[in-house]
Amino acid sequence: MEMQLKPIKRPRGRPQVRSDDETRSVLIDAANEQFKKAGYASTNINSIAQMAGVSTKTLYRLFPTKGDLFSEVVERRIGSFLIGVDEHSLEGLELRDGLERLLIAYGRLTLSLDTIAITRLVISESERFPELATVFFQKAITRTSRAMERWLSAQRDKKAIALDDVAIATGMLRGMMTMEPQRAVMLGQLGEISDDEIVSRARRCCELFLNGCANI
Amino acid sequence: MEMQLKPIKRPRGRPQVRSDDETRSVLIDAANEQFKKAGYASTNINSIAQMAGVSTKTLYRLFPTKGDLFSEVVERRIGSFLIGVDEHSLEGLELRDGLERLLIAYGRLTLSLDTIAITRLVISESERFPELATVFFQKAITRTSRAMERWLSAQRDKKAIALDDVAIATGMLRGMMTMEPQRAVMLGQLGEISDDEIVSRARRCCELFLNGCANI
DNA sequence: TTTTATGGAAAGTTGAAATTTTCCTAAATC
DNA sequence: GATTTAGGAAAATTTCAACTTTCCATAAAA
Repeated sequence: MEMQLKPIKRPRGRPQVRSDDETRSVLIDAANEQFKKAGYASTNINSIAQMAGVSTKTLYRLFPTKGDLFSEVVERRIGSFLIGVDEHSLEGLELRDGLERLLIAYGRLTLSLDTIAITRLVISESERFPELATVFFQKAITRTSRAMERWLSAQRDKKAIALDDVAIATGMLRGMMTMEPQRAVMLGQLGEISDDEIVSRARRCCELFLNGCANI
Repeated sequence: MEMQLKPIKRPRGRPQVRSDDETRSVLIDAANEQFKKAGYASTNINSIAQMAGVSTKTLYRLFPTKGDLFSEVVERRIGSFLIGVDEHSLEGLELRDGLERLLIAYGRLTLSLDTIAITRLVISESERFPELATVFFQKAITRTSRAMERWLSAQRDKKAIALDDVAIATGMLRGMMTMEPQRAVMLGQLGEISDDEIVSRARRCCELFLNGCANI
């Protein structure tokens, strides 16, 4: 067996300071910050380049248009949205405890400033970048929904709960948990939602979802 | 008693074709349509003037900047958001019927294409026009919330339901009813929500809210 | 040394829109 | 008629930001 030495045959001119991929990554980080703060239209390319410590010439070499940069930023962030519970870590739990865990994880994801900022961005630009809206919908919304649905279905199968349409119920559950605080933050009427608030909201939500509030 | 004739003492030059207020109103209607369709940045002043059948000169006389026009458009629309049920029309009803009515009215309001378009607009521009976001929050969101809260509180007082925090429960109820469909429309993943869907969602929502889904 | 390539700094270029101005005609009063 | 005012059409101006280009110092191979 003979190991092939990697050919260090350098090309003629001055070598790159770093790989294009690394530079792209630096740019995406800078762009992410700016877009999140100021939105698409108000962010300008020069400031992104400056923040990344790169010339606009280089930026344009790696991202031909502002729109390309924006898409990459958002898609990368969307890809990282994952609900922070393993499905099998819920397995041993009682109905109530499991649901609470699930809601806490979902709340932490959807109520983080970061997620809210990206969500706002996607909503704002869904006219200009409809494909992004679709990616967001499928990767961020539908995917986490499915995870919750699977768990609820399992509970239904073991007769712990009674639901005729799990998908709709899941949507309702999600709405209960996040709509109001998320929107308040999105509209700048509330700062960050604390973890305590998330936990206590999850608890109430769980209670209401499982038991309702009618005095029978 | 002597009626004062309104002094028709006309000023010197050519009279106005119509009052400035009327012209403003025509402009606002045209602008409303354009902003709703294309958003703030993509809408251009010339096309608004053209659609309103007015010169840009006149437009600028009445609305010094694009931002002023935008604010007036949105504020006027927000003012018209009213939940379509009289509180006393709910009075004679059973718990379940009353809640269902309330939810249907709330659903019709928040799931209309028009409301969704304005909501999206406000979210999109909340960075540039934070005062608008605040007005929206108070006039559109908080005001309809209060109406629902009052009704739920009344039900609690007559021991029909058990809730420790009515405000939070109201927020959850609202989220159940609208978050999911509203967001799908906002992201362009769903067209208009039909009235049948609204009604049936309201029914499910009511059921879940009142009774929960746990098999005790 | 000469050749080739990299990438920063900074000065263009371009295009789209907002905002202003000019010019002009109509409709009133004096 | 002379003077004044309203308001349209359209050209001019301004502004702003995306995108390009130029110029240059630097590093490495040949």
